Amino acid sequence: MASQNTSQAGRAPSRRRGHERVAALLAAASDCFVEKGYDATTMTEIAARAGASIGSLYQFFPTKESVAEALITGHANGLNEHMERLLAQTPDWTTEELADHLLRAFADYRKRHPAFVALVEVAGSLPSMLGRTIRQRMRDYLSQILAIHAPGLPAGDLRPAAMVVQQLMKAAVALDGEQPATLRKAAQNQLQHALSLYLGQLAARR
Amino acid sequence: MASQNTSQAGRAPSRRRGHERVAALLAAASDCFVEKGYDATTMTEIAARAGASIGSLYQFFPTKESVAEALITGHANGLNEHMERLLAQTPDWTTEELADHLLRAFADYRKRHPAFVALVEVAGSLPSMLGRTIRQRMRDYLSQILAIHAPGLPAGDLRPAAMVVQQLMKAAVALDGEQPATLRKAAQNQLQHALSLYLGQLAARR
DNA sequence: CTAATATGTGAGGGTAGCCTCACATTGGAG
DNA sequence: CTCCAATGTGAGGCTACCCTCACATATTAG
Repeated sequence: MASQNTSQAGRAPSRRRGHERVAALLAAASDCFVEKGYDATTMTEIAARAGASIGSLYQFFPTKESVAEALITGHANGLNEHMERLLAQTPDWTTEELADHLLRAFADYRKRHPAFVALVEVAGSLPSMLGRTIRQRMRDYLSQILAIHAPGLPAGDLRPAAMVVQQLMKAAVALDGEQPATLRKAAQNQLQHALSLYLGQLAARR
Repeated sequence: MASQNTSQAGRAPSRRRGHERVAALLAAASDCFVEKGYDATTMTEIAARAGASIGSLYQFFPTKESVAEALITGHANGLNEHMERLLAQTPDWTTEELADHLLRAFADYRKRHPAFVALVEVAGSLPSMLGRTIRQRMRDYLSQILAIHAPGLPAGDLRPAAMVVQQLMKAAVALDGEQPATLRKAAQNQLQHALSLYLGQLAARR
């Protein structure tokens, strides 16, 4: 009797049409979040932008937070794959190459998923601790990468170093929005150089 | 006839009581912004926290943005003085000392004005370009400091380097919120070391 | 074809926030 | 003391938003 309720919100799509709608809604939401931020985007605008009605949106996402969560978990998976690839190739790279891949490749990932940064920011103040989880996992990956690249580093120094690298990656993302382009590229090169110096110094320790 | 209107909002305080009210309102607003962020704090709560009525708040601040602006300009002046002091002492410092003062002293400033970071963030998307102005001025100061500390650096390299230093200072602020304390301090030390390496390399160029 | 379920719709209920307004109180000047 | 501008007050207008609901349409199963 209570097992199924036809007009319950938050159902997962089962038919083909539903999956398309969900995809369109998420894409629209992503655009909105990028342009106006989480707080300023409205459910009405998300629906309109996806060519759907407000009721259709609430059919699949019972709450505004649930929309953000869906986007974040999707991005989190993509980021994990990305870090997995970096980790696998770390043994083959010099210090300069590692610095380049950590900064540039990550910035590229963000450029392909523009909503990612904005969402991880708000995810910290969301009830679900998704934001913390993502940052924590990223830190774990960086620790592993550092352990490979700087084998002489004591285990206790890995996490602080990973935190520093994480902040430098965040800085690279921030620099990505700078204008004009020549200044931006110069600054990004400098940042990469700074990371190289730091990584090199870590690897030289024993 | 149109020169003065008694019940006009946004008037500056002239009597002693008014100045006290404004101070209390700004302090309350600062606390709210720190605890809940700009979007989530309400005018009603600001007034209540200051022990004033909502009408009294609107007497001095015609809009929510105007409250944020007042706080930001105040902080901006304090930050300018801070940078002025750093600039004056730069010639006396070694690379390590400069890195230490840039990171730690700035983090201390933020600890004494907790609302600063949160407000500069939102100031970027505010109509008045206060956020950009502050960041720009900070960048100017850093350029001057670098010009003193690394006299051999070509003028064209100053601004990109200043941007990198600025990002590292931002990173130091972000690390300030980390737990536990031992991990935080270790990471901050590492960040300072990274900055030292970078500054040293800049100063060694010719 | 028919029944059943998934999907689609948009008016509107409920709420909360920003800000106004008409009026009360205070305190200093003359 | 008297007057007037400065300051103080809070109910409420207005708006915008989140979300619900009763019902319509589409699609699949049998």
